[in-house]
Amino acid sequence: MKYDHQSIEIKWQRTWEESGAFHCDHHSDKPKYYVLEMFPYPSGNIHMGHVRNYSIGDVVARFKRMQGFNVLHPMGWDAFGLPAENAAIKHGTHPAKWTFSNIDNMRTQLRRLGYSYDWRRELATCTPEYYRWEQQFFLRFFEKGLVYRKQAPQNWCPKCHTVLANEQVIEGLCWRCDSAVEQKNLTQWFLRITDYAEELLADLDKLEAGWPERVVSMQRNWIGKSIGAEIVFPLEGTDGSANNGSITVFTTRQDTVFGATFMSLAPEHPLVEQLIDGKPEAPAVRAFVERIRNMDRIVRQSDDLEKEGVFTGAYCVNPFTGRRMPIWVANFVLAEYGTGAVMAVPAHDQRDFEFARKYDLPMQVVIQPEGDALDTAAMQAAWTEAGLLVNSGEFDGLPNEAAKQKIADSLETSGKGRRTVNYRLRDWNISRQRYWGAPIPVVYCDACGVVAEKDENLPVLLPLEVRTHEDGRSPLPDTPEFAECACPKCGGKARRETDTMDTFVESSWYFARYTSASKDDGAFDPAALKYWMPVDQYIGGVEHAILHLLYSRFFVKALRDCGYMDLDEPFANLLTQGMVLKEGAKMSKSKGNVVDPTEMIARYGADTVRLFCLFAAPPERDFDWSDSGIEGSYRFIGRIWRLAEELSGVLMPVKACSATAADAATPQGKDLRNKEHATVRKAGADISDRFQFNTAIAAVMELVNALYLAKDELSGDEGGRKVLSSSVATVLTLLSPITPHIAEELWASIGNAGRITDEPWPQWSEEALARDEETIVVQINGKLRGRVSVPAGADAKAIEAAALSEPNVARHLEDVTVRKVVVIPGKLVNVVVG
RNA sequence: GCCGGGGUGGCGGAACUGGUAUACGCGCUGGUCUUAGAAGCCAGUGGUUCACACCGUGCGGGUUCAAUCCCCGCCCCCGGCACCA
Repeated sequence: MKYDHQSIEIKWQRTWEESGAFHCDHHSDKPKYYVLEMFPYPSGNIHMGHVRNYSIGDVVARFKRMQGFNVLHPMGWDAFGLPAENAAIKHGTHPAKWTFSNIDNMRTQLRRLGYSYDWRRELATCTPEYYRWEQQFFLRFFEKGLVYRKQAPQNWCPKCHTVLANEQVIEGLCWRCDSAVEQKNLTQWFLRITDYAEELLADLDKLEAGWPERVVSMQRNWIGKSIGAEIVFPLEGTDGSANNGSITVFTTRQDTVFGATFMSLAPEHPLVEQLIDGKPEAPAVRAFVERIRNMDRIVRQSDDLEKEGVFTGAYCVNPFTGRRMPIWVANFVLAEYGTGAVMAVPAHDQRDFEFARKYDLPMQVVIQPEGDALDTAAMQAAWTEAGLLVNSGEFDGLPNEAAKQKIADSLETSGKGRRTVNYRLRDWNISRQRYWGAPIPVVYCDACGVVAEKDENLPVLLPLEVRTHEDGRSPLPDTPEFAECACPKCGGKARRETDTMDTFVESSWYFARYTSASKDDGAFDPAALKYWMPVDQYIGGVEHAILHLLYSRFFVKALRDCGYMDLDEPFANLLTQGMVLKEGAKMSKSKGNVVDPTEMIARYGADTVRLFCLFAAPPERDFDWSDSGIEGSYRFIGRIWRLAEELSGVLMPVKACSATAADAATPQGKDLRNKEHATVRKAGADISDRFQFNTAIAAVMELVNALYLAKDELSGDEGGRKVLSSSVATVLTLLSPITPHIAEELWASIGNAGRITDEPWPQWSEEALARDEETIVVQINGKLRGRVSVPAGADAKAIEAAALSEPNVARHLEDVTVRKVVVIPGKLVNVVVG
């Protein structure tokens, strides 16, 4: 019979569906295992990246089920977001309609791949049943001060017509559309992720065991912790007295404070205007500040921008040396980092060094490398390495690391400053000036000000009847039925917040909602949440290393502190899969190198597509789609099909690894059974320990090759047939998580009663792996010269004797002196000659 | 500059704890089957060489009986962070 993948696959998909084969709940005696793949944005069609991601997840889910775990494996839709609005504008449809029709289409495509989801838990984040809980979280955050309003310059994407969080700006460009991001001053809602900076950083240590190192390191970089001190520099008054306010700086190098010879302020520093007031320098400073502020953000932040500054005419005083320090405004000082002011230590900081050379500012060496003497006149660059303190009063002679502590102590006892920690991480701006998102449950009342909605008024429904704007502007402010409302506090006339939430908010908690997706009187069922969380294995693209994965970690901690869950981290283990490329490049419509999964499934079937995605490369690595490669996978499936067909009169309905030593009486039978058990061992280890599906599949291919070579010899007698049947059963069982449809079909055609999906993972046995003879490699001076076969477990002496008498070895040993013989039983002999 | 990952046949990739380098697949070559082809099945396939043998895991050293693997010094590629004080 011909291998008709289409009808076979649809048949089994229907069978699994109708019997609820992959339904699960939290009332179970089995150990739980929660495997999750990052849910897709419903763009309309699945692409190969999804297929790879979800195929990896499905193997893990099915494998763990076979190993006896109670597996939660859900799927849903990250359904709010810009493309829906853009498509709606373009095609004159409604974002909701567009989204739900895409979801229907993609759900069909995923079902056609045979993934073992519990579809009862499916969720779409754009439904009120989902986002109402998000609005509830917002209210709890509001009560706790975890969400607040702030006016500040924000990242504005002119094309998307909305602001972006810092994490969503990649090298100055919008993460979504690559437009250059502009700065815009707006009042926005922020989540206090910085309150959790330390915990987010510290808990990365716990994740090191289960997360890829590079993701952990990317998050560490992003959080960007710097340990240092704040130091207060008093301003010098017009009369020279130090009583006219002060400038606070942040530094990690308080050990160099005696070398601070001038002060650098960011152009945006709030003190600038006060310092120059009435001074002759004022016009020049104002012109400089204006020029810098108007610079393009990307140009301004580029590393080869020349250091420039202007003197303010004002001075402050070094609190340790009493030195009078001119205050400059400098283009390289960032207003948004630290305090926006830098104590300049030109002798020990490269930027300050260049700045001082350019403007002829004084330098003072305060750290001397051991056995050397720095001379400011001769220095070509700042000395930024370790050394001993000089010109630093009571701290002279201390190694600079020790001096950091001593000076920090001194700051604190003298009140000149304090130890402090600075983070690069900024609070998360969650306001978006777009329509297709979750409404922020807040109103603005003339009488009461900013008022949070009441719990009982949730959900604040996103109105579906709106008139969209051609330019992408949100229609919500122009929708009176939505924007005009009653104040929850005084009942008076009020205006609703018309910004919606960043869609990364929805994806920050969906994994927890799956544990009780249909619950309608609360966000989570506590028992289900406690049972299933955390996610044991999370799988997705590395492009979310910071964005989604950092937000989700923060959200879990915030929800924990609001009493929703008792959990510190959402994802115990993370697998970041590589991209699917074509001709070395990312697939894209503009390049015309897109491989359509639907087409591939139509031609080869879901099993072949799944198999190839897993076989082509280990999951972490990028892989290049190859047309001849998928042909190879299709050929392998055909090879199994033909094997079963050819042996149809021979094979018996038996379980994997069921042939006994007595069945395998002949040398061929013994070898095959041995190979069978070795394959089970290797495939199991490759999948469970390392997610190396490619080598697991390679091992099964070897077993199939061995079956082809042994089948004619073995089909002659009862024992041989039993060995063949057992090995075929093993092939099908091991492949069932990878190519489940053909595995089910052949399993049934051999006459087995149940489904292979419900089979346990086979057990290999030591006895079957044991060999009578083993091959020992013989080397002379580390070079391979021959092999000998010895009885299994032979002792070193016997192995050595056999090795030395091997003809080729013996030939090489003529006329040389044997100095030493290294024998590794079971492996090799190395004869050292000289 | 700092942090992380990587460099193995014509190609994708194996090699577990230092012990047969190149498993498995692709491609290629030959055989078989066929009137012929396709498909299938079988065999071969790192380089030099008739062979013996020699060379071979980015480069140069080192440790070891033995190094793709460990150590030292470099080169190149990919990703992240970066005038961050």
